[in-house]
Amino acid sequence: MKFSESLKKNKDFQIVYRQGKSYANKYLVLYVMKNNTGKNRIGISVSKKVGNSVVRHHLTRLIRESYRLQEEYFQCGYDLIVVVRVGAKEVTYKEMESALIHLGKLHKIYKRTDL
RNA sequence: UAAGUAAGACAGACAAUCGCGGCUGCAUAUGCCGAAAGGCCGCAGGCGAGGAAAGUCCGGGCUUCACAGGGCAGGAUGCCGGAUAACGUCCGGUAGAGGUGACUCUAAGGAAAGUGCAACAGAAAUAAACCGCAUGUGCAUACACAUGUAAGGGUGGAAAGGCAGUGUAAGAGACUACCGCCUCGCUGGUAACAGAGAGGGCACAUGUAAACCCCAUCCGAAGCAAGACCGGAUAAAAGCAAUGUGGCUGCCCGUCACGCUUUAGGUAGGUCGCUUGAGCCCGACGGUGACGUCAGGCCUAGAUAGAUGAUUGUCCAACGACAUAACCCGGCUCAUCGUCUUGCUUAACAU
Repeated sequence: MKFSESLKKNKDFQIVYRQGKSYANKYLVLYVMKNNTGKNRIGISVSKKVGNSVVRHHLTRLIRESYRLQEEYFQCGYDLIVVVRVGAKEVTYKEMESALIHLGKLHKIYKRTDL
């Protein structure tokens, strides 16, 4: 991804959970925190409660794909964590994408204007 | 054709666009890092999850640790023979059970080594006389008592071999035939076992070993987060320098920061382990078969927070189940939308 890296360390996740702001909708929870690097780092978390390995992988791919296609509209310099809620188990790509954009707007880091 | 039975194959297909992870090649002219080699980035090509990748239930390889030899404890397995690296797996048999049949199922050693348990019912549960049958006595059918008796009744999962006859007061392996059981050798078979025969007259007498237990065989422990190598930081030792070096600052004062090298040690991190293997495909030969031998061909994911997805179009049996490699193999078990192929069985019809 052009402007982004993935969030890897458990330590980083803990910091964002503790210090970041969060908004949620039916399918997702989004934690956001400034990281002062000029790049975004995104982490995706899917609990075992949501489903088995196949389901969880599929959901992370949907989120990563949504984020990739919308990447240029997100402001840089943030750590993002997307947590998938149990309700998102059988969601389609379109629904996932709109859920992500909705949360981006709530955090005021999604700045596409032509929609 | 239908129903069944056994074995096997596939696991939506194709195209376009965007995207991801290794590999190979090209570029390193430009951008970033580096002393350089090169790496990142870039371009092109090719490769990229499953039949169960799952559960982690067995077995093995591999790694580290332990280990003179023996025993106990503990665990696993349990008809016989074979296959295999090994197995609790597989193959072929035997015995028993089920099915008209193809075929399927079986935790299938020992209950005369010992201990334990057997509810309720029933007279009695490892030990026998409740009813009954018969004889005797009470004058005497009824009735009562005594004795004999396990054929019949009833209870139970199980009641002292079964069934028929002889016999008897009534009965009883008391005796006899057949069957079963036990013992003995014989024949066939590597064996489990089978067959025919002789003898015993039937016990220590039921069941339970997925109760303890006995017998035979096998088992050292932990696991790739195994383990090997490189290695900032921090603390340690030795040597060297001890009025030293650097910044503010060109010099002095002042002030701030810091010893240097080597050796072990091994944290963060990195590299290897990591995919060429009891490998896959095809053929020949040996074997009833599991499988083995030989010849030819092939290289087929290797991530490290973890790569296969999205959109659109066409087609179908029409919205496609279950389910994601994580060191690697051999199995087992459980989950699963469906589609197809082959052998065999039964029934009906036709010839």
